Amino acid sequence: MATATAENAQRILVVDDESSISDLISTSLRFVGFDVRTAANGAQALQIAEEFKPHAMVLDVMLPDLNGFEVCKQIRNEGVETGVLFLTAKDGMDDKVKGLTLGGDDYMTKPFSLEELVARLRALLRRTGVTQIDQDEEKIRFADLELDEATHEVRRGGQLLDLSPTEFLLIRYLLINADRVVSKSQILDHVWQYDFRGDAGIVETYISYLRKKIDIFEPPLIHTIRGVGYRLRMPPK
Amino acid sequence: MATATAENAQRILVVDDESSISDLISTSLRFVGFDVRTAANGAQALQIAEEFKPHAMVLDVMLPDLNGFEVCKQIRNEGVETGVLFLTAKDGMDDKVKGLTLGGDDYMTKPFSLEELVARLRALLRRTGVTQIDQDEEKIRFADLELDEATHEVRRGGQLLDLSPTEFLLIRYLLINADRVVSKSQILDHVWQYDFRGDAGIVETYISYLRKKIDIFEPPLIHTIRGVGYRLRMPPK
DNA sequence: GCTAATTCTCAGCGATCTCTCAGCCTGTGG
DNA sequence: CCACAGGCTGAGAGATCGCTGAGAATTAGC
Repeated sequence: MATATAENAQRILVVDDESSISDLISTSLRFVGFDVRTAANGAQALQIAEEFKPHAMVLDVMLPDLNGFEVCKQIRNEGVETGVLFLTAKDGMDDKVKGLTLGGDDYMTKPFSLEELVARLRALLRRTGVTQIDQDEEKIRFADLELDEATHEVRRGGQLLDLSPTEFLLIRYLLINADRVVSKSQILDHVWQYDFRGDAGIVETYISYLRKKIDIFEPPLIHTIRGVGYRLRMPPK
Repeated sequence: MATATAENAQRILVVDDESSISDLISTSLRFVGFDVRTAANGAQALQIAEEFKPHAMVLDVMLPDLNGFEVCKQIRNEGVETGVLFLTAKDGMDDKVKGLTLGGDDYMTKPFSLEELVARLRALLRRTGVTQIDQDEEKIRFADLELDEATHEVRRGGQLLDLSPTEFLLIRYLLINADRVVSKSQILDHVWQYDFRGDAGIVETYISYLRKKIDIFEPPLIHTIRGVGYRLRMPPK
């Protein structure tokens, strides 16, 4: 389920001049199994791309030297086949990005949730056909729970559940980390926008919502580990 | 979903001196399965065409050296049988193009929507008879919805619907992605002209139009996934 | 050039969703 | 058995999202 081992992991190049952002992203990506490098500006990105040959890049449009599009173009000119996920500030600039997303690339506006970043990156890799042997289904399963990325459907025991966007992100995060304990702050970091400054109590609220939707079925799958966090698991027989 | 494999893919030569445009086009065409080369001017186009022998070309009328018509003529003189889709700027010049496109060629004015470009290119290949073994059903179907590429007719339950051009492109895009969620920005990118700089709200408006035309029938097929986008689907079992 | 069709903007209104908060429940350690 | 921290949940205010009608702007057809 967790993606690939180090040697056949997909290579991602993250380019952003704010180190807080690129750290955040690269840590998350490594955590879910990608092989990650970072660059802080366009020149560096070009240099690294040449030998690293990333399968995909996460690329800030606003860079101190070259802009993101230039970087992208030059790297492709060097024959590196790579999908690109552009990052842009909320305001304007959309049109330019828009144009470039057509070929299968994608873009997100800052701030974003890490869960979504990972989801989009995976979708992008799938689209650009760089995926490993398994271009297998876009479904994540655990017990009788099933989440379909393409249709955004979540089912338990075959029965369709009606989830809000945040609920969807949360259950996806839990599913990805099925059987592992995730802390509330991990959840906050991944499911909520990274600059969310609110109370961690909101996680409890949403866990509660989820339980009412998915754990009305037996057996319950969402378990609380007091003082630590939550864990998706089958009850010990 | 992705169409042909590399070796029997149809070959398209894209000729435009603005690299942003030719990048846009070539990436999109590759994405839908064509084998693409690009050229930035007439001389280069001739040179590439000689050995690449494209099944069709996307050809800007305005080139720095030769004009598009010249290029077209010379390539055909060399015995390469190729359909041509001319690109022209909005202003004037239309009639000239019109006259010269009689042989089954086609033309579009910039800016255009990529969905339309692909559709026209396919139609052109079909006309010029270069189509492969052709798994190519000219109709796209979903439930009792049926879209005919050749005649541009859309029917629901056999009944002909009267759609405007944009409505047609939109339902077509939804049909191609039947059952998958497509976001408003994806829709905007594919259905609207590439330089459209307006609000994504227009998508909502057109979805509303479409619903009034196709979802007055039961069951409704166009579903909203709040916070995500739209999806064509049969109501859950 | 005029008319009709089409595209696009905008604003109001529900409906839904997000997030806060307060009070209650539960497990834990003394 | 008590005290307490951590967790659960219902209620509700406010924000957001999506739908739609009306009409202005643009385009196409005659």
